[in-house]
Amino acid sequence: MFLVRKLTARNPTGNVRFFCAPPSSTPSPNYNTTNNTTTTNNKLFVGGLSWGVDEKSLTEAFSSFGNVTEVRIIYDKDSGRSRGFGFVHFSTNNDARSAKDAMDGKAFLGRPLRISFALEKVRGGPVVVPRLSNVTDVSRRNN
DNA sequence: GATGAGCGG
Repeated sequence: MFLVRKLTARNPTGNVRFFCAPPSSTPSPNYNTTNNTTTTNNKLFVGGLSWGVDEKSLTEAFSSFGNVTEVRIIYDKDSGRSRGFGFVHFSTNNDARSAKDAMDGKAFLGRPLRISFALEKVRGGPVVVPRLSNVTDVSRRNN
């Protein structure tokens, strides 16, 4: 006598089904999931500048696409010349995005512009220091 | 006197 035991454990559809993690969208409001670039800020990083570009020329170049609140070109602290990149602040991120979409890759004073949304780096910004003394405070709060 | 991807005066 043979006890043939069917060990084929499969669902009614006949296909072995693997349960993976559901594709959850990354809930990060500060980052765009399509390109992993920040779109919430209205600060633009403008790179690829020519060596002789100053702030007023950039202001006149970007004021046509929105309200430019601040333009800052990073100069070298020693030689005083331009380091080839700067930052353009707009009043709203819609203007910043339209200006980036209009001026990115465009040539300006002989060099093509490399525009992208600026990082959250602010001089003297909110540097989060991990205070480990809070851990002891939490443990001591339990009395 | 120069340089050419990047993220700040």
